[in-house]
Order: sequence, then C-alpha cells, then structure tokens
Amino acid sequence: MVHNQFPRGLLWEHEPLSSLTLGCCNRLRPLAPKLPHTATAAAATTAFDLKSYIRPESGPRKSDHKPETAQVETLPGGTRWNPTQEQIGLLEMLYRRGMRTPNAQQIEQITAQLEKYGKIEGKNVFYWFQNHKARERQKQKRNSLGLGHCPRTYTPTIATITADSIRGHEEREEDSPKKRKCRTWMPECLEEDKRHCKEEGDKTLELFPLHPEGR
Amino acid sequence: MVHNQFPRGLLWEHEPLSSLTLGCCNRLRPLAPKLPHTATAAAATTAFDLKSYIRPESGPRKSDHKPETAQVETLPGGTRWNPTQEQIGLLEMLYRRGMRTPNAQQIEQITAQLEKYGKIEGKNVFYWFQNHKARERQKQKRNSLGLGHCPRTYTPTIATITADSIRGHEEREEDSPKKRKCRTWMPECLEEDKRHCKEEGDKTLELFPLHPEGR
DNA sequence: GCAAATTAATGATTTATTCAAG
DNA sequence: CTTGAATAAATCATTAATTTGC
Repeated sequence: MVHNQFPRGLLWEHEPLSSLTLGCCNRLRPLAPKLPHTATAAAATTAFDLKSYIRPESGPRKSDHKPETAQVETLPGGTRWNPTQEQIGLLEMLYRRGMRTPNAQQIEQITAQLEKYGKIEGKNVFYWFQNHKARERQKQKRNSLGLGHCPRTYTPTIATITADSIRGHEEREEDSPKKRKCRTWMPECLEEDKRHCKEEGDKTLELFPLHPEGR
Repeated sequence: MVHNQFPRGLLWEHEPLSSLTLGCCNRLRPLAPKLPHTATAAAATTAFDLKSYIRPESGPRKSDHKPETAQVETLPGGTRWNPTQEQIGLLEMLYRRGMRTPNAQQIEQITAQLEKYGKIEGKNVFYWFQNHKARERQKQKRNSLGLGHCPRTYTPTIATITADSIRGHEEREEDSPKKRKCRTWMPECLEEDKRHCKEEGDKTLELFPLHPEGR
C-alpha cells in the first residue's frame, strides 16, 4: 500500500515527451507568439496556444483588451445554445418533476429528445439544470428575505408557494437527502465538440516542452 | 424570455418518450476490494436510480418510499484514481511550468502520457489541476495570513518561493489574465466511463415517465 | 509485527460567483 | 435584463498514513 516511493530522481524526465500530435480545433494560430497580452487575446474561443495556459512569468496584467479580433470567430457551432420553447418546456417539466442534476446517461437521452426541436448539445442540458437550480434558489432566497423576512407578512395565497418554498430556503438537501452519491458526470458534451473539432487538420502542440524550467 | 408561456398542452408530451433503453453501470456493490491501483478496471462510477433525482414529491409515488435504502448503495467498484509517483511527478512538473486548467485536448494528451505509468482517465487529470490549484492557493493564503501577514517577515531564502509565490496570493487572475475564454471543457472522461459502462447489461430507465404532473 | 482505529491527504462533486452574449 | 457558459470555492468521501493495543 505504500505508494511507489522511489527517489525523487524523476526518471520520466528522460521520456520522449517532447511534442505530441493531435488534431483539433486549432484553427490557425500557427504563430501566436507570446505577445504580452495585447492582441494575444487572439486566442479566440478555440484557438489553442499552450502559451496562453502558461502563466506569463511576468505579472498579472489583466489587460482586458477587446479579445477576439477576427481570428477565430467562434467554433463551428460557435454561438451559444439558443433554446426553443419546446426545449425549455420539456426541461422545465423535468425540473418540476424533480430532476436536478441528470447524470450522463440521462443527459444523453434528454439531449436526444430535445434535438428534435432544435440544435442542442449535452452540455447545454447540463448547464441548464445547473443554472436553473441555482437561479430558482436565488429567487427563493430573495423572496424569503424580501418579504418573508417577517413571518407574519407572508402571503399564503400565492399558489406558487409549494413544498419547495415551505421547505424553507435551506440550501443543500434538495436532491441529495442522504449522503451523496457518485452519480453525475460531465456529459458526453465533449464528444460532439470533439467530433466537429476533429474535422480540423492536425496540429502539433507542445505539451511537454523540452526546455527545463529555466525561468 | 417568455418562458413557458405556451399552453400547458405540451405537444411533446405526445412524443414517444416513455422509457428509453440504456445500459450502464448499475452493478451493485461488487464489494469493491481495495485493489491497489493495478487492476482496478471496472470502476463503474455511476449508480443510477432515477428516483434519487426525482424529488419524492406529491407525484405518483409508485414505490419510491425509501429510495435509497439498499437500493443503490452501489457506487460500484468506484475506486478512485490512485496516482503513481510518476504521474504526480509529471503533473507537478506541468503545474510548475504554469499549466493550470488544461483544455480538452491537453488533457487528452496528458492522460495519454500518464497512462504509461498507471491507470488514469482524463477526468483525473482535470480534477488534479483543479484541486492542486485550489489547494496551493489555500496554502498560500494560510501562509500569508499566518506569518506573511506583515510583508517584511517573509523569508526570501526558501527556494520554493518562486514566481508563483511572489506573484502574491491574488485569487483570480492566475491563469486567465485576460477575460475568460471558452477554452476548457470537461474532458472526454466520460467516454471511457461510458465505454466500459456499456458493457453492462442494458437497463430501462424511465427518463420521461408518462404520468402527468399529477398535482 | 499486525490489524483495528484514527488522522491526514486528496480525489470527486456540488454550490456559488462571475462573465458576457443576445 | 436574462441566462448560457465557465471558473472557483466549499464540501463530501475514500484512500493512505499513522497510531495504538495486543
């Protein structure tokens, strides 16, 4: 059970790491030097540049320039999901039914269904539930604080006050009454993304640059 | 906007939703022995029980009166990733190099490399970075509060104080100097999971139960 | 020496916040 | 202003260290 404790002398440093090939969304950006951050932001949505993930040794600099100039205007399906009425409707139904954080398979199925009504990906479903839950909660909290502050001011006539609101604004508990199960996992979302990403040409990305830490 | 403002007569309710077939990880508690990180294999990570996602509301409780008792205490051989020294070493190297939140492709590559040293999935890599970053930050904050409170008490002799610590304990900014880009995405993690999940027998899951809201 | 019992680390999830498109 | 997308913080849970009594 002891970890493989072998000397810190990292043997894998001799591995043929160097650069790997992989294909994906790296539309262009063959050059992309590490210009400060001026236009560096060029790294539009999907342009990868390892360097942009490497913290610039210098300093913070949060130059918040207007990013994407023209470079890679969004990925193929670039724009964000724009749900249709039917989709929202179905999602809300599921939500009202009690669904909160669907797992991968459920997302898969839901997405399949919703696809009938418009373009949609798994991650959209995932996010929708995530956001909807959070915002319902916010709303509830606001309400209970705004006018439910003093218990005698509440208006019990409102029909929307369901078991939920009665339950109070206690946070957790909603959908994990007991412990917590290992259940959900980031949906296959990526598959789709990857799919249409793969169409792009391959590109070599230096994941494991050879030069030592030299910094 | 204008959410479900369309009549409750949901047209999609006539769809052949009902139950869909899907297979997955329901194996119940194979006793998950704590094998060392060698032949973990299985690792079916998800136990499904729609019921646990459906709030036991006033709805038609068919038999959900104790959803979790012995039901899904599964969490199958859900062995969690147990990194080897080599893996940790490599990850730390990347971290020191400045990598913070690798994107899907990077994760893919990293995972591929680390697989040489032991079982690992994309999500493990993703999580590792997430956690490592967060905990380094915590540590730093604790330090700066504990003894670094007064800037003149720091001990510049320690070699480990690299640019990182010098940068200070500013929270955000670490790896997103500019705005925030759509860059990372939950890795293909799930693919693997799904893969070996599919091996399991199929199981019918009622994603869209037919009975109306009943409320 | 060795397991049960306890503690420390850290992997995995969920929740809260933030950002920005429309 | 609404809300999709993304990240960070908080939390939970499991495994390895370790302590302890035999």
